[in-house]
Amino acid sequence: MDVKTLCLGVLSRGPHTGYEIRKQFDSGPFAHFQDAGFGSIYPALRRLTEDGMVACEEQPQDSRPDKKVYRLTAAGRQALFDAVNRAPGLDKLRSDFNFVLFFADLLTAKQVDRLLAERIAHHEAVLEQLESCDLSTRTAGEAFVTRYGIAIHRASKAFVEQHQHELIGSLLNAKVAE
Amino acid sequence: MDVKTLCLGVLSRGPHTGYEIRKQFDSGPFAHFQDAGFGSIYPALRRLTEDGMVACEEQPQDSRPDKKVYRLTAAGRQALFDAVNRAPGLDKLRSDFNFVLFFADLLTAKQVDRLLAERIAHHEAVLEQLESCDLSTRTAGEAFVTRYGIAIHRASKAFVEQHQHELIGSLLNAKVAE
DNA sequence: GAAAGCTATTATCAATCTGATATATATCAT
DNA sequence: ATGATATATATCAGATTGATAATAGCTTTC
Repeated sequence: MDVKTLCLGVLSRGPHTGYEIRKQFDSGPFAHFQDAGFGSIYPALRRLTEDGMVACEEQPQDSRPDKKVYRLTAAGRQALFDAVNRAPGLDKLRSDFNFVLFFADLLTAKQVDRLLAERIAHHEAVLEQLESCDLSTRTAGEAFVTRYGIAIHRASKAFVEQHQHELIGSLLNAKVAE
Repeated sequence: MDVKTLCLGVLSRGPHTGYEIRKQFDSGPFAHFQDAGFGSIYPALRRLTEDGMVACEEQPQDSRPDKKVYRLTAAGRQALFDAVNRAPGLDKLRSDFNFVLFFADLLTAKQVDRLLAERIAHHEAVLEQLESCDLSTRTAGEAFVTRYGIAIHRASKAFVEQHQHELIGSLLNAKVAE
């Protein structure tokens, strides 16, 4: 999904500014499976406006740049419908954590221990956020996706908790063998 | 991690061509948590050569472009060491599957059913690949990361299996209520 | 009470990455 | 034979990332 389509998705839930759209990818309901920054959102909104997918209404503000509130047009709604009706591609995961741990033998046991503890803490933070959502008022799709996120983060946290000592142990043994 | 660092990681395990590096991200031991295509690998190798991080040896072949086999230099090994010693950033997940399901109410129950079945099949395929690895000969880090991948894919598959009927049920109910 | 940092809002830009395309041959399946 | 897959390189337009900028109020910290 390109950022234009992601914006259509957010705007299908109501009118928003670019800033607010960004927040939804940063800490809102899309945060755990998509991302987009200002550098891609603002150009996307410009293109969508040119193409008639969204309409923009400016709201003057003082001591801040004027708000530009975007809303979906009929054409935009249709474009979102078309996009979700295409078969989605495979998930793309970019995990520097895994890359670093792959080369754990280049690190000390202490460093790895710290990395794993931070990972667990991160999962706890994400879980707190996801678990605090009231899903009873959401669409079936949103609720499913949120519960899915919870399940994955729990499993990830549990794996690290259960296997951290194994990994640290191996590293300590290797150190002794040197 | 930029693609240059990823290439250093692959080359730390032995000399390889760009083509072979690509395969490791496509279906090798890095495939389930990183990705890189030719369009980023070849430029990265050129830069790494210029910067003295890798050395390139050409092996003439007939009826194919000559192989260019890259190997890590001491400077390259150091650069990899430095990279894994920096705190890794957060995982980045791009899941079009989740995005599409978020808007499941724009789809028919049948379409969603198909999507979920394909998802389960995909997890099975990845698991088959990951579970077929002989981990006894690998570094502690590689083994950990591979088992981690297995745990996540199992959890993901299990979630979809266990909750698919709930989602389909909601969609059918919504349809009836219309 | 001053300095620092966060929130709100827009926007740009260089560097990097993506995904498609090109070229050429061998092999393997239908 | 035809079409797909594997080997191997490379390029390029378009999309994305991550940093930076401007500007002002509000909050936290020392």
